Amino acid sequence: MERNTIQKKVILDYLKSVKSHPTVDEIYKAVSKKLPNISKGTVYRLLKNFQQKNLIRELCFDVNHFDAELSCHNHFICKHCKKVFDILDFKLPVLNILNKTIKYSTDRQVESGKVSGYQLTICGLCQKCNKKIKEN
Amino acid sequence: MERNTIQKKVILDYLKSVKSHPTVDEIYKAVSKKLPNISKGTVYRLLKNFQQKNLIRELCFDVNHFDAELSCHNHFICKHCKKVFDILDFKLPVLNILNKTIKYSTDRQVESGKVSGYQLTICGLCQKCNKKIKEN
DNA sequence: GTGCCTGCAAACATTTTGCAAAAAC
DNA sequence: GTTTTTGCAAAATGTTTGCAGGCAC
Repeated sequence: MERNTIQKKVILDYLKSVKSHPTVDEIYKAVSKKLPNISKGTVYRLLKNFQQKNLIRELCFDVNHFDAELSCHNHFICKHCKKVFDILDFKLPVLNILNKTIKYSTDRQVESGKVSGYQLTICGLCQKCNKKIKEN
Repeated sequence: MERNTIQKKVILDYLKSVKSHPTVDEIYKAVSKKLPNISKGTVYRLLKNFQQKNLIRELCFDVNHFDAELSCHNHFICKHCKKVFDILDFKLPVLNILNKTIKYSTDRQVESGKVSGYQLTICGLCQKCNKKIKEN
Protein backbone atom coordinates (compact mmCIF):
# COMPACT_ATOMS: atom_id res chain seq x y z
CA MET A 1 0.00 0.00 0.00
CA GLU A 2 1.39 3.35 -1.05
CA ARG A 3 2.02 5.89 1.69
CA ASN A 4 1.53 9.61 1.88
CA THR A 5 4.67 11.53 2.64
CA ILE A 6 5.46 15.18 3.00
CA GLN A 7 7.92 14.92 0.10
CA LYS A 8 5.18 13.77 -2.26
CA LYS A 9 2.84 16.51 -1.16
CA VAL A 10 5.38 19.32 -1.42
CA ILE A 11 6.59 18.34 -4.88
CA LEU A 12 3.12 17.87 -6.29
CA ASP A 13 1.84 21.09 -4.71
CA TYR A 14 4.77 22.93 -6.20
CA LEU A 15 4.18 21.53 -9.67
CA LYS A 16 0.51 22.42 -9.48
CA SER A 17 1.32 25.96 -8.37
CA VAL A 18 3.67 26.93 -11.19
CA LYS A 19 3.21 27.49 -14.88
CA SER A 20 6.88 27.47 -15.72
CA HIS A 21 7.48 23.84 -16.76
CA PRO A 22 10.43 23.41 -14.40
CA THR A 23 13.31 21.03 -14.93
CA VAL A 24 14.34 18.43 -12.36
CA ASP A 25 16.90 20.82 -11.00
CA GLU A 26 14.47 23.70 -10.70
CA ILE A 27 12.01 21.46 -8.90
CA TYR A 28 14.74 20.29 -6.54
CA LYS A 29 15.79 23.83 -5.72
CA ALA A 30 12.23 25.05 -5.17
CA VAL A 31 11.27 22.12 -3.00
CA SER A 32 14.48 22.40 -0.97
CA LYS A 33 13.24 25.70 0.40
CA LYS A 34 10.46 23.88 2.23
CA LEU A 35 12.31 20.63 2.81
CA PRO A 36 16.01 21.49 3.15
CA ASN A 37 17.02 17.85 3.57
CA ILE A 38 15.30 16.39 0.55
CA SER A 39 17.63 14.57 -1.79
CA LYS A 40 17.75 14.73 -5.54
CA GLY A 41 17.30 10.98 -5.71
CA THR A 42 13.92 11.37 -4.06
CA VAL A 43 12.93 14.05 -6.54
CA TYR A 44 13.82 11.79 -9.44
CA ARG A 45 12.00 8.87 -7.86
CA LEU A 46 8.84 10.81 -7.14
CA LEU A 47 8.69 12.49 -10.53
CA LYS A 48 8.80 9.07 -12.13
CA ASN A 49 6.15 7.85 -9.69
CA PHE A 50 3.83 10.77 -10.51
CA GLN A 51 4.24 10.20 -14.20
CA GLN A 52 3.28 6.57 -13.92
CA LYS A 53 0.14 7.61 -12.12
CA ASN A 54 -0.52 10.25 -14.76
CA LEU A 55 -0.43 13.04 -12.22
CA ILE A 56 2.14 14.92 -14.24
CA ARG A 57 3.67 14.65 -17.66
CA GLU A 58 7.11 15.17 -19.02
CA LEU A 59 7.63 17.62 -21.84
CA CYS A 60 10.51 17.51 -24.14
CA PHE A 61 12.33 20.35 -25.78
CA ASP A 62 15.87 19.13 -26.11
CA VAL A 63 18.11 16.28 -27.03
CA ASN A 64 17.57 12.71 -28.08
CA HIS A 65 16.65 11.64 -31.57
CA PHE A 66 17.93 12.95 -34.85
CA ASP A 67 16.31 13.36 -38.19
CA ALA A 68 17.73 14.52 -41.49
CA GLU A 69 14.29 14.62 -43.09
CA LEU A 70 13.47 18.22 -42.37
CA SER A 71 10.19 18.34 -44.27
CA CYS A 72 8.20 15.84 -42.22
CA HIS A 73 7.18 17.22 -38.89
CA ASN A 74 4.73 14.65 -37.67
CA HIS A 75 5.73 11.73 -35.52
CA PHE A 76 4.11 8.94 -33.68
CA ILE A 77 5.92 7.49 -30.68
CA CYS A 78 5.01 4.21 -29.10
CA LYS A 79 4.82 4.45 -25.33
CA HIS A 80 5.67 0.81 -24.99
CA CYS A 81 8.55 0.04 -27.35
CA LYS A 82 9.64 3.70 -27.66
CA LYS A 83 9.95 3.42 -31.43
CA VAL A 84 9.28 6.52 -33.47
CA PHE A 85 7.30 6.48 -36.69
CA ASP A 86 6.83 9.16 -39.30
CA ILE A 87 3.20 9.88 -39.92
CA LEU A 88 2.60 10.64 -43.53
CA ASP A 89 -0.40 12.66 -44.55
CA PHE A 90 -1.81 10.13 -46.92
CA LYS A 91 -2.01 7.66 -44.08
CA LEU A 92 -3.89 10.02 -41.83
CA PRO A 93 -5.86 12.47 -43.98
CA VAL A 94 -6.71 14.60 -41.00
CA LEU A 95 -3.12 15.75 -40.84
CA ASN A 96 -3.59 17.56 -44.10
CA ILE A 97 -5.83 20.07 -42.44
CA LEU A 98 -3.58 20.12 -39.43
CA ASN A 99 -0.53 20.97 -41.46
CA LYS A 100 -2.31 23.74 -43.28
CA THR A 101 -3.55 25.12 -40.00
CA ILE A 102 -0.12 25.08 -38.45
CA LYS A 103 1.43 26.53 -41.56
CA TYR A 104 -0.99 29.40 -41.25
CA SER A 105 -0.17 30.01 -37.62
CA THR A 106 3.55 29.73 -38.11
CA ASP A 107 3.43 32.30 -40.87
CA ARG A 108 2.10 34.75 -38.31
CA GLN A 109 3.44 36.01 -35.04
CA VAL A 110 2.72 34.34 -31.73
CA GLU A 111 2.28 36.98 -29.07
CA SER A 112 4.59 39.32 -30.95
CA GLY A 113 7.38 36.79 -31.03
CA LYS A 114 8.52 35.02 -34.14
CA VAL A 115 7.58 31.47 -35.06
CA SER A 116 10.03 29.37 -37.01
CA GLY A 117 8.61 25.88 -36.85
CA TYR A 118 6.62 23.34 -34.98
CA GLN A 119 6.77 19.74 -33.89
CA LEU A 120 3.76 17.53 -33.51
CA THR A 121 4.19 14.29 -31.69
CA ILE A 122 1.32 11.92 -31.28
CA CYS A 123 1.85 9.21 -28.71
CA GLY A 124 0.22 5.89 -28.02
CA LEU A 125 0.76 2.24 -28.85
CA CYS A 126 2.05 1.02 -32.19
CA GLN A 127 0.47 -1.86 -34.12
CA LYS A 128 2.74 -4.54 -32.70
CA CYS A 129 2.57 -3.42 -29.09
CA ASN A 130 -1.16 -2.85 -29.25
CA LYS A 131 -1.63 -6.39 -30.49
CA LYS A 132 0.69 -7.84 -27.85
CA ILE A 133 -1.06 -6.03 -25.04
CA LYS A 134 -4.50 -7.06 -26.27
CA GLU A 135 -3.41 -10.69 -26.28
CA ASN A 136 -2.34 -10.63 -22.65
CA MET B 1 37.03 27.98 -43.50
CA GLU B 2 35.15 24.77 -42.79
CA ARG B 3 36.63 21.56 -44.14
CA ASN B 4 35.12 18.44 -45.61
CA THR B 5 36.00 15.31 -43.71
CA ILE B 6 35.09 11.70 -44.09
CA GLN B 7 33.47 11.74 -40.64
CA LYS B 8 31.06 14.47 -41.66
CA LYS B 9 30.16 12.72 -44.87
CA VAL B 10 29.57 9.32 -43.30
CA ILE B 11 27.39 10.63 -40.48
CA LEU B 12 25.29 12.81 -42.74
CA ASP B 13 24.92 10.08 -45.35
CA TYR B 14 23.81 7.69 -42.66
CA LEU B 15 21.21 10.11 -41.29
CA LYS B 16 19.88 10.73 -44.76
CA SER B 17 19.63 7.02 -45.47
CA VAL B 18 17.54 6.00 -42.45
CA LYS B 19 14.00 6.72 -41.39
CA SER B 20 14.44 5.48 -37.85
CA HIS B 21 15.25 8.69 -35.96
CA PRO B 22 18.36 7.24 -34.34
CA THR B 23 19.78 8.31 -30.99
CA VAL B 24 23.37 9.48 -30.56
CA ASP B 25 24.35 5.99 -29.55
CA GLU B 26 22.66 4.37 -32.52
CA ILE B 27 24.38 6.82 -34.84
CA TYR B 28 27.72 6.12 -33.22
CA LYS B 29 27.30 2.36 -33.60
CA ALA B 30 26.16 2.57 -37.21
CA VAL B 31 28.92 4.94 -38.24
CA SER B 32 31.54 2.86 -36.43
CA LYS B 33 31.00 0.08 -38.95
CA LYS B 34 32.41 2.31 -41.69
CA LEU B 35 34.82 4.24 -39.50
CA PRO B 36 35.94 1.93 -36.67
CA ASN B 37 38.11 4.61 -35.07
CA ILE B 38 35.56 7.38 -34.86
CA SER B 39 35.05 8.69 -31.36
CA LYS B 40 31.81 9.52 -29.65
CA GLY B 41 33.04 13.04 -29.01
CA THR B 42 33.23 13.58 -32.74
CA VAL B 43 29.70 12.29 -33.20
CA TYR B 44 28.41 14.72 -30.56
CA ARG B 45 30.40 17.57 -32.07
CA LEU B 46 29.24 16.94 -35.61
CA LEU B 47 25.60 16.44 -34.69
CA LYS B 48 25.68 19.83 -33.00
CA ASN B 49 27.44 21.29 -36.01
CA PHE B 50 24.82 19.89 -38.42
CA GLN B 51 22.01 21.23 -36.31
CA GLN B 52 23.45 24.72 -36.32
CA LYS B 53 23.59 24.58 -40.08
CA ASN B 54 20.02 23.25 -40.18
CA LEU B 55 21.09 20.09 -41.94
CA ILE B 56 19.39 17.97 -39.34
CA ARG B 57 17.07 18.51 -36.44
CA GLU B 58 16.77 17.05 -33.03
CA LEU B 59 13.52 15.47 -31.97
CA CYS B 60 12.49 15.02 -28.46
CA PHE B 61 10.49 12.23 -26.93
CA ASP B 62 11.81 11.92 -23.43
CA VAL B 63 12.97 13.70 -20.35
CA ASN B 64 13.32 17.29 -19.35
CA HIS B 65 10.50 19.55 -18.30
CA PHE B 66 7.55 18.73 -16.12
CA ASP B 67 4.01 19.92 -16.16
CA ALA B 68 1.14 19.20 -13.80
CA GLU B 69 -1.33 20.93 -16.08
CA LEU B 70 -2.42 17.94 -18.08
CA SER B 71 -5.14 19.67 -20.04
CA CYS B 72 -2.98 22.12 -21.99
CA HIS B 73 -1.00 20.46 -24.70
CA ASN B 74 0.32 23.40 -26.64
CA HIS B 75 3.66 24.97 -25.97
CA PHE B 76 5.88 27.60 -27.42
CA ILE B 77 9.61 27.32 -26.82
CA CYS B 78 12.00 30.17 -27.42
CA LYS B 79 15.08 29.04 -29.32
CA HIS B 80 17.14 31.78 -27.77
CA CYS B 81 16.34 31.90 -24.04
CA LYS B 82 14.92 28.35 -23.96
CA LYS B 83 11.91 29.45 -21.94
CA VAL B 84 8.68 27.54 -22.43
CA PHE B 85 5.30 29.24 -22.70
CA ASP B 86 1.85 27.78 -22.66
CA ILE B 87 -0.12 28.78 -25.69
CA LEU B 88 -3.71 29.33 -24.80
CA ASP B 89 -6.34 29.04 -27.46
CA PHE B 90 -7.78 32.47 -26.92
CA LYS B 91 -4.40 33.96 -27.68
CA LEU B 92 -4.05 32.05 -30.90
CA PRO B 93 -7.54 31.31 -32.24
CA VAL B 94 -6.18 29.00 -34.89
CA LEU B 95 -5.36 26.46 -32.23
CA ASN B 96 -9.03 25.92 -31.61
CA ILE B 97 -9.36 24.24 -34.94
CA LEU B 98 -6.11 22.45 -34.39
CA ASN B 99 -7.20 20.99 -31.10
CA LYS B 100 -10.47 19.80 -32.50
CA THR B 101 -8.64 18.23 -35.40
CA ILE B 102 -6.22 16.43 -33.16
CA LYS B 103 -8.96 15.39 -30.81
CA TYR B 104 -10.67 13.82 -33.79
CA SER B 105 -7.58 11.94 -34.87
CA THR B 106 -6.70 10.80 -31.38
CA ASP B 107 -10.16 9.34 -30.96
CA ARG B 108 -9.41 7.08 -33.87
CA GLN B 109 -6.67 4.61 -34.55
CA VAL B 110 -3.41 5.53 -36.24
CA GLU B 111 -2.32 2.72 -38.50
CA SER B 112 -4.15 0.22 -36.30
CA GLY B 113 -2.26 1.31 -33.22
CA LYS B 114 -3.83 3.20 -30.39
CA VAL B 115 -3.46 6.93 -29.85
CA SER B 116 -3.49 8.28 -26.33
CA GLY B 117 -2.38 11.87 -26.71
CA TYR B 118 -0.33 14.37 -28.58
CA GLN B 119 2.12 17.15 -27.96
CA LEU B 120 2.39 20.21 -30.11
CA THR B 121 5.43 22.37 -29.69
CA ILE B 122 5.85 25.52 -31.68
CA CYS B 123 9.31 26.99 -31.64
CA GLY B 124 10.74 30.38 -32.44
CA LEU B 125 11.70 33.58 -30.66
CA CYS B 126 9.74 34.99 -27.73
CA GLN B 127 8.77 38.65 -27.45
CA LYS B 128 11.80 39.68 -25.43
CA CYS B 129 14.39 37.83 -27.47
CA ASN B 130 12.83 38.88 -30.74
CA LYS B 131 13.09 42.50 -29.65
CA LYS B 132 16.67 42.12 -28.44
CA ILE B 133 17.80 40.50 -31.67
CA LYS B 134 16.07 43.12 -33.79
CA GLU B 135 17.91 45.87 -31.90
CA ASN B 136 21.34 44.40 -32.59
C1' DG C 1 52.92 24.52 -44.33
C1' DT C 2 48.84 26.39 -41.98
C1' DG C 3 45.02 25.86 -39.50
C1' DC C 4 40.90 23.09 -38.87
C1' DC C 5 39.35 18.70 -37.23
C1' DT C 6 39.75 14.35 -34.96
C1' DG C 7 40.62 10.77 -31.33
C1' DC C 8 41.46 10.24 -26.80
C1' DA C 9 40.89 10.79 -22.07
C1' DA C 10 39.55 13.42 -18.41
C1' DA C 11 36.12 16.37 -16.64
C1' DC C 12 31.59 17.43 -16.00
C1' DA C 13 26.62 16.66 -15.72
C1' DT C 14 22.65 13.85 -15.17
C1' DT C 15 20.18 9.87 -13.56
C1' DT C 16 19.81 5.43 -11.19
C1' DT C 17 20.58 2.28 -7.51
C1' DG C 18 21.66 -0.19 -2.98
C1' DC C 19 21.28 0.21 1.59
C1' DA C 20 20.59 1.60 6.39
C1' DA C 21 17.81 4.56 9.02
C1' DA C 22 13.49 7.00 9.49
C1' DA C 23 8.71 7.58 8.84
C1' DA C 24 3.89 6.04 7.76
C1' DC C 25 0.28 3.34 9.12
C1' DG D 1 5.85 -3.82 14.55
C1' DT D 2 5.86 -4.13 9.63
C1' DT D 3 6.64 -2.26 5.37
C1' DT D 4 7.34 1.64 2.58
C1' DT D 5 10.00 5.59 1.72
C1' DT D 6 13.75 8.52 2.36
C1' DG D 7 18.66 10.47 2.35
C1' DC D 8 23.02 9.45 1.23
C1' DA D 9 26.72 8.00 -1.51
C1' DA D 10 28.39 5.35 -5.06
C1' DA D 11 27.71 3.71 -9.58
C1' DA D 12 26.11 4.15 -14.08
C1' DT D 13 25.09 6.87 -17.90
C1' DG D 14 25.36 10.73 -20.97
C1' DT D 15 27.76 14.94 -22.74
C1' DT D 16 31.45 18.36 -23.13
C1' DT D 17 36.12 19.87 -23.37
C1' DG D 18 41.35 20.45 -23.83
C1' DC D 19 44.93 19.04 -26.26
C1' DA D 20 48.35 16.76 -29.28
C1' DG D 21 48.64 14.77 -33.55
C1' DG D 22 46.60 14.09 -38.20
C1' DC D 23 44.44 15.59 -42.20
C1' DA D 24 42.30 18.93 -45.64
C1' DC D 25 43.44 22.32 -48.53
